[in-house]
Amino acid sequence: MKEFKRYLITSALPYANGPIHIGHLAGVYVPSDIYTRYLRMKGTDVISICGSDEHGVPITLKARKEGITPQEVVDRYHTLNKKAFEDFGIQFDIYSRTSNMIHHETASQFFRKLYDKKEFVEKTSEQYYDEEAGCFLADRYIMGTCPHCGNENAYGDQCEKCGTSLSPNDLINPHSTVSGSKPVLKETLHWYLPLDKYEPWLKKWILEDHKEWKANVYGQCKSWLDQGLQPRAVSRDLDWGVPVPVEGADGKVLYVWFDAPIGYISATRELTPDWEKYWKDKDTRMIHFIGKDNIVFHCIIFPSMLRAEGSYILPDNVPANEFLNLENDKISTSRNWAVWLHEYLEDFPGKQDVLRYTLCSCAPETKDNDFTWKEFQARNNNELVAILGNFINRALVLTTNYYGGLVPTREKTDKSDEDILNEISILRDNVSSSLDNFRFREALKEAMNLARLGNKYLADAEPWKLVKTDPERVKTIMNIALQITANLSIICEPFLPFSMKKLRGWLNMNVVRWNDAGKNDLLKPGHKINKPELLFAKIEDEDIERQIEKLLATKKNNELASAKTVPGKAPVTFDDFSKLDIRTATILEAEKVPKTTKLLKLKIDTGLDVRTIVSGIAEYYQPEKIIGRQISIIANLEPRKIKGIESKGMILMAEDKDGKLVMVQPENKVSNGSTIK
RNA sequence: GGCGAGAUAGCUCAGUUGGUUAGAGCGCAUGAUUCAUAAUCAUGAGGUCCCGAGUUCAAUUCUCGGUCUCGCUACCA
Repeated sequence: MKEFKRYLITSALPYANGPIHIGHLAGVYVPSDIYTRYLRMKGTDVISICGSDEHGVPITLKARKEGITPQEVVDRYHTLNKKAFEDFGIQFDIYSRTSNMIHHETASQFFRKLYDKKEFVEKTSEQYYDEEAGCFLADRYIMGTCPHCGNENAYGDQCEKCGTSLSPNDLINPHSTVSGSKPVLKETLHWYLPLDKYEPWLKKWILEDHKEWKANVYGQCKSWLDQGLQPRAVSRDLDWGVPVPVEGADGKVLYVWFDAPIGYISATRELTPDWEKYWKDKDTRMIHFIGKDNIVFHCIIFPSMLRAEGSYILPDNVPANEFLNLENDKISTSRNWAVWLHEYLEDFPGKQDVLRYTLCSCAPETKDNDFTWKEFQARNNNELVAILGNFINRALVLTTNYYGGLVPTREKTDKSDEDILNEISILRDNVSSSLDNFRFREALKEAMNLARLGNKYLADAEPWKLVKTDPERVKTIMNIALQITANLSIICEPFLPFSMKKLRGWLNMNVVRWNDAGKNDLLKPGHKINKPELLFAKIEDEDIERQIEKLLATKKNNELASAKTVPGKAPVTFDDFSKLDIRTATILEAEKVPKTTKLLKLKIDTGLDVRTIVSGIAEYYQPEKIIGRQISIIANLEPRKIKGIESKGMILMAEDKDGKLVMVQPENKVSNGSTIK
């Protein structure tokens, strides 16, 4: 592999509309912190960059909902998350934020350079506009009645009641959430990054030159590249974000996906005047730590931007992780299904390393993984306490008892001693090579093997027996046990920094260079060690039960919330009602619409005629089983093309709490075309 | 529906460029031990390597088809 002079580590910028949870940590921040600490210990020139991603529509919506400014929203979460990271021992060289001046400046310059190089394509399109408020409306700013479930508070991009994704013109009675007026379509100009133009070199750069990327990353990139890339809008009509630095672009800001990754650059500029050597020197190795949802941005889009700009280096690897589940269910901020970092730090004070250890052990490196509190407890009690903590305690207590805390001499070693001492450097190399390949679970296991080795060595050598018959031999044994302990304090440092610092305090040791690991004389004879305490404490069942109860309560709340009936609608006149032509009809033919999951194409006899209706019920009804069924339809709904098929009317379905659709049928068979009133 | 990733012991995962008894950690069982936080050490039980077909002397591994999970994407009047 190429030798690099320095490293630039970036960790995905967390979105500042919620707190950090264990999914973020296991996927991104714990691995990136372990990796960075390891490199630092090796004396590598490395900087670790992160910060809050503070732009985008969801933040403006949250602000609106709470009646505060977007800046207040991001201030809250930026402060909370920055502190949580610090308290958790994630050592960023800088934790910046994209609402900073320096970021606005950097992102503007970046845009301007691409603009001047004519890298963008300009396009006008029609977007919804609020004439009263005088601004364009993001899809999220438009609300109306969901055509799917009748929820009157559906957003222009999605109905949160039934989960259906929508576009603003799907909504019945759309209105602007800004002024309440009805939005109108209006032309607007935007700039696009022509990703299609970069496709050939992206193909070579990723598919040929980076075959070493993880399978999930490589596969996802290949999937995108094979499907063909489309130009992507880099600007949008919004007032929260980095203004487009072009004349006449008032009311337009950079799209958040464009401005966020530039945040890595601005943060580096904020950190050091020397930032360019990290971003523009070919001898710098840039690594992006992200979750799988971010793969396309960091592997395809951001590199295209950097390449278009021309003076920047590209990421050398993007070790994206999959997702972490919690107690067999997807982590979800909106459903409050998560273990929040700031709450963990309160509930388990001083136990940062336990969570770091557990999350590294169950990091979703190759596939989604599950975090359970039982496993958390087991990892702590059976591994940290029983294997690592116990060995260290044995070694230190024996040293205190036998030698008053002075490291004994090692005069004569036998074969088993030599084997053990050799094994230390082998394990160090194993940990190194696992970390070099972003295999964090494996690295941690190898590090723990050193503690296992120590336990076995003591069990085999039995100094507590020999002390009565051969005290000279015991000195050698304890010297070696202490060398293992000292090595542990280095090799485990990237994973368990809080505990290892404590340990080095007891050992009176201040070396933390990676290359010192493997040495067999880290503690010299006569060196004084301090009285040790316990490194890890058992976690009791009550502590775990409390956490599980907390989650059960969340689950219960969520069930209650979803069990609520859809709120009633505003009254309508009888006249309005009678405009609807609701009738019975019989299904004559049914077939699945090709290349869809939910759609059935139905031929039905309405009594008036025989017509085609396309309906999204394929998940609940098999076509051959519904032929001959009598159903109810709205016969005079405006026809609409779905997947190229003209659908004339709509089948009435009852939707259950869980979203399941059930046909509304007459109790007894009636003639087709009977009106329903 | 299209694409990608995954499926191996009770749990979390390695691994096999196709080769004889498929590995580790945790859990479990038995024994040893008592320096240590009832910790440790040894031994053992436990596997249709998702299913089916094909290629091959030989398939958990390669090919094709299918099932399930996750993600991206299309779609729901």
